[in-house]
Amino acid sequence: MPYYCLLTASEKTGYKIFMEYNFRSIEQKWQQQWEATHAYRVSNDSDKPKCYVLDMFPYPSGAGLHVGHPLGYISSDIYARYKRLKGFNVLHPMGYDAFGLPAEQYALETGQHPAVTTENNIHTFRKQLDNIGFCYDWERQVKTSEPAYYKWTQWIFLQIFNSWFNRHTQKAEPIHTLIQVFEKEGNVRHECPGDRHLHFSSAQWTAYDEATQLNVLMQYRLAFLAYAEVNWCEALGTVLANDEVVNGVSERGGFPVVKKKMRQWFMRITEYANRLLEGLETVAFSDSMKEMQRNWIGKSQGAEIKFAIKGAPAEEFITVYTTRPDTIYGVDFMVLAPEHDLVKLITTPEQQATINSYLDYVQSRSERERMAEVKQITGAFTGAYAINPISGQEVPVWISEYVLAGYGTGAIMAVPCGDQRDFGFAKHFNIPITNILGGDFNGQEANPTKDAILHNSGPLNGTPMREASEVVIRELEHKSIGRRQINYKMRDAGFSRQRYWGEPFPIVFKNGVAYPVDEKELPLELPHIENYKPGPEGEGPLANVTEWVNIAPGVRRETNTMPGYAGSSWYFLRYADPHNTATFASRHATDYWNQVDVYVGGTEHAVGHLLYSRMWTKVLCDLDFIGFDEPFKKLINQGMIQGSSRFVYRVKGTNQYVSLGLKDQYETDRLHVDVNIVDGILLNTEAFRQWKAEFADATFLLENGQYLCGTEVEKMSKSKYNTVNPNELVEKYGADTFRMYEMFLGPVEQSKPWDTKGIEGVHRFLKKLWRLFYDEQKGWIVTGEQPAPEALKILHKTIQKIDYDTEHFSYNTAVSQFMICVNELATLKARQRAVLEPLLILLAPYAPHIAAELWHTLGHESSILDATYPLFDEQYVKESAFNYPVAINGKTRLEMSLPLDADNTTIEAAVLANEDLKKWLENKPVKRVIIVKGRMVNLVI
RNA sequence: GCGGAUGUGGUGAAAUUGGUAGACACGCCAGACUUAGGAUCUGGUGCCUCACGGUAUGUAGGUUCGAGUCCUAUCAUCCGCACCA
Repeated sequence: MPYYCLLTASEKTGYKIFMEYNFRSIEQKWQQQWEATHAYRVSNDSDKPKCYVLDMFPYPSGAGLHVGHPLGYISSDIYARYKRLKGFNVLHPMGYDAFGLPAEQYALETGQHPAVTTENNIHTFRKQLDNIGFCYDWERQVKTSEPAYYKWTQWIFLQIFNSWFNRHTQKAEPIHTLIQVFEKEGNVRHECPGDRHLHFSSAQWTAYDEATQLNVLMQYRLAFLAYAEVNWCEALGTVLANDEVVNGVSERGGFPVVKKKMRQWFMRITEYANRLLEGLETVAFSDSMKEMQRNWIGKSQGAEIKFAIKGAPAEEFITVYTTRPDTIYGVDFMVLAPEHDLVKLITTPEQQATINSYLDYVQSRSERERMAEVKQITGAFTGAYAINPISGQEVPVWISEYVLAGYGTGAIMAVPCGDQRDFGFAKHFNIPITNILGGDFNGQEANPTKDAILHNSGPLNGTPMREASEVVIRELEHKSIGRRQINYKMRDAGFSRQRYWGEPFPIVFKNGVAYPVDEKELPLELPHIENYKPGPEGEGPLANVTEWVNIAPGVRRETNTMPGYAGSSWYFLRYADPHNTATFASRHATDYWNQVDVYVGGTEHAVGHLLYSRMWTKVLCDLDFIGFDEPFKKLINQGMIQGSSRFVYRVKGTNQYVSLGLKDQYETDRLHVDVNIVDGILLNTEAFRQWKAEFADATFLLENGQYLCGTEVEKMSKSKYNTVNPNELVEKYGADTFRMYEMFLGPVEQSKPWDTKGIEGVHRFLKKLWRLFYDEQKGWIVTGEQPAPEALKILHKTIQKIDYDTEHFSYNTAVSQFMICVNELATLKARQRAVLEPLLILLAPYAPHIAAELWHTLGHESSILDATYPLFDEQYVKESAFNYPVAINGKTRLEMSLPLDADNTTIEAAVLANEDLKKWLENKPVKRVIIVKGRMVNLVI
C-alpha cells in the first residue's frame, strides 16, 4: 500500500483542518486510496471460506439513482464488509441490466441510439454509486447489452432450446437423447408437453419428414415456439407491454388495443413447476416470498372431465379442469373462455349475433380488467348444451370473460352453490341453481366448504365431500371420460419481444422451420439501426433490416428479441468468471463461488426474475454446466422507499399560491412542487419562483409569515417531483452519514417514505464520534491508558449487539447502538485506544471512510478493511443486581433492586416486605406471586 | 378478484419474541456557552390532569397473573398479478 501523505494533529501545518470532521477530504482520500490499491479486487483462489453477497443489478434508467436504490446496496455493502472482517473471501460485484424498453422508447422519441443513451446512463449510475463508497469489485462488472456478455445469454438459450424435460427423471436432457428414444419406441413413454394428444410409434417417427420431426421436437423443447396473444395496437403498428395499455387503449396516443395471436418463443417453465416448488424448501427466503412463489406456481390437485356436447360430433368434448370433482352433481352450466376454440363450433345460429357482439367486447378487455372487475357480470349464451358425464344432465354452455383461456383448459363446469363467481353468474342470468349442500347452502351466497354431506347427488347422496372426489375420479377414469390431474396456474413464460433493444435470437428459419445458429457464430450481434419503428405485421424493428434478416433465399433470421429477464436469469454466474471467452463461467469458478449466499433486492421481483433465474439454474445444473440447482441461498427483500410529495395550492386562474391552512377559503388547483425546495413543509418561496419560468411572478398568501405545503406519500418518481438524489445528500453530509442514515430509517425489509429531515442526527453522531478522538483545542486526545470498567462494559455490549445485528441485517438498531455507545463514551470521557480501536472496526462496515481515517491516525499501516473483528467478552458486561419492576395485577407500581442470583423465595420475601407496597395492596391478600427471574415480579390480589 | 405486506407519540422507529410500551433519532420547548449560530452542551417532551392519578400500540372481542406481541372478526393503506425492469 503506498504511503499517503496524511497530516496528523501533531504537525503544525494543517493543524486546524484535522480538528474538525472534514468528511469531504476524508472520503475523497480514502476512495482514491482504495481504488489505487485495488482494495476491493477479489480472487477466485483463496484459503478463506467464501461468501457471495449480491445485489439485484439495476436497470440504468435515464432518471439516475434516487435514494430508494441504495437502500439495498448499502445493506449488502455493510454485510460484505462485515464478512470480510470476519475472515471471508467475499465476492461483491455489480453490473447493469442494460437491455430494456425505456431506452428504446426514448430512441423512438429522440432518435438517439439505445446503446448511446444506455452507456450515458451507466456512466451516471457509476458516478453516483462511487460517491457512496461501495466495496464492489468493479473489475467484474457485467452489462447485459454487451456482445461479450449476451454471447453467453444466446449460448444458454441454445442449450435450453436443445433440451427437453424428462418427466421420469425430472431433469432436462439434451434433445438427442429424446430422438434416440423416439427412434426406438416412439413417444409412448414420454407424453408430449406441448400436445398431450400427440402419439406416435417408432415407425411413424422414422417415416416423418424432417420438418414434421422438428415440429414434434418443438413440442418437447424447453425453449419453444407457439402462438400466443399479444396486445396489438394497429395505429402504432406495434405490440404493447401491459403497462403501456391503459383502459384498453394505448398509453401513447390513446389508440385502441386488441389481442392478436403471434408466433412467439416460450420457456417451458411449467415442466419445472414441481421442482421450483420443492426447491423453496431448501432456500432461506422469507415465508411471504415463498408463499408468493407458491401461489404463482399454483399447484392444485383435481380432475380433468370431458363433457359431451349435445348434437355435436362424438369426438368433440368440452374438457374442464376442476379441483372439486365431488361437486359434479351441482353443475348447472358450463363456461368457456371467449377465446376457446369450441366457441365457433357450438354456437347456434340464433345465438350467433349475441356471441359475436360479446366477443367484440371481450377483445377490448385486458386480462387484468377481466380478473378484477367481478362486480360487473358479463357473458353470453352459446345456445349449446353439454351433457354431464356422471349425471347425464344437460346444462347450457355460456362464454364469459371471467374464464381465462390460459388457465386450466379454458373451460369450467360451474357449480353455483359452491363457487361465488358461478353463483353471481347464475343469479345474474337467471340460471336455476341445484343445491348439493343441503342445509349448508342458504341460497344467498355460495358456500365453498369441503366439509358438507352431499345432497341431490344421485348415488353420492350422503357421502362427505372429501370422500366423494376420490369416488368420482375413479369412475371418470373407469369410464375414460376424465382423469386425475395435477394442474399449475403458472404458464409457460413468453420469451419474445417485438422490440429492438434486446438479445437477438440465434435462430434462423428455413421455410418456416426454426434452426439454431451454430455456436461458433455467437455472438449474433444486434445490427445497428437508425429507425426504431416496428416492422410489418407487428414484427420488431429488426424486420426492417432486410440485409440482416434475409440470409439466403427462404432463410430468414428471427426478428424478435429476448425479453428483459433473459440477461438477468444467469448474470450471477458470470460474476464468478466475467472475462472468460471460452465459456459463460468456468466450472472451477462456479464451483468455488457456488450459490449466492445473500441476495438483496426488491419484492417486485418476487415471482418474475426469481422464478426465471431459478429455472435457468436448474437447467444448467441438469445439463451439468454448474454444480447447484438453486441460485440464491438466502434472500433479503428491501422495502420500497416511497416519495413524500409536497403540494402548493394555486388559486384558480391566477398565479397566487395559498398556504395549506388557507386553501379551503379559495378554489385552488393542487400542484406538485419539488421536494428539494421545501424544508419540511416550509416552502422556500424564492426558490419556487426560480424553479420554473411560469412561477417567476408567483405571489403567496402566507400563514404566520410562512408558506406551508400539503403532503402525500406516493411512489418516488420524477414526474411527482418527489425524488431525492443521493448525490446532493452525500455532498452536504458525506457518504458515511448518508449510508448510516439510510440504515437508520428502519428495518431494511420495510417500506417507508423518504424524509431527509432526520439525517442531521446521524451526522451529529459522526461528529461526536470524531470528538472522541479530537478535541477542538487540544487536538488528538487518544491515550494508551487502561479503560474504565464502564467504558469496557459499553464497548462489549456494543460488540455483542453490532455483531448480532449485522449478521441479521438489523441495521437500524445497530446504528442506534453505535449512538448509545458514543453518547456513553463521551459522557465517560473515554479516550483510550483499547476502547476506541475495536469500536472503529465495528463501525467500518457502516461508515468505512471515517473509520479508515481514524484507524490510520491511530498509527496502523495496514488497512482497516482486513482488521480482526473484535470478540465479545461476557466478563465485562456481567451485572450483579437487577432493578425488578413490581406489578400488581399486571400494572407496574414500583421498582426494587435485587441481586440477580437471588432465588424466588428470597425475591418474594423481599418484595412482600416492601413498605411502599402496602398502599397498593389495599389490605387485600396476595393470592399469587409470579416471579420471572431477571425480568419482573407480578402480585395477584 | 387473487396473492403478499403494513398499521405503535407531531415524525422515522425500538421493545431481548408473552414480562417496566415509546430505546435511539428528528422535531418542538426551556436554558448554558458564544461577536454570531443552522456549532456545541444541559434539561424537558405520548395523551388527559395543577396534582394524586388515569389512559394509551388501527377498531371490536377473546385467551392469560400479565398482550404491541397469541386467537377471532373488522377497517384502512401500500405492493404484485405474467410484455416495466
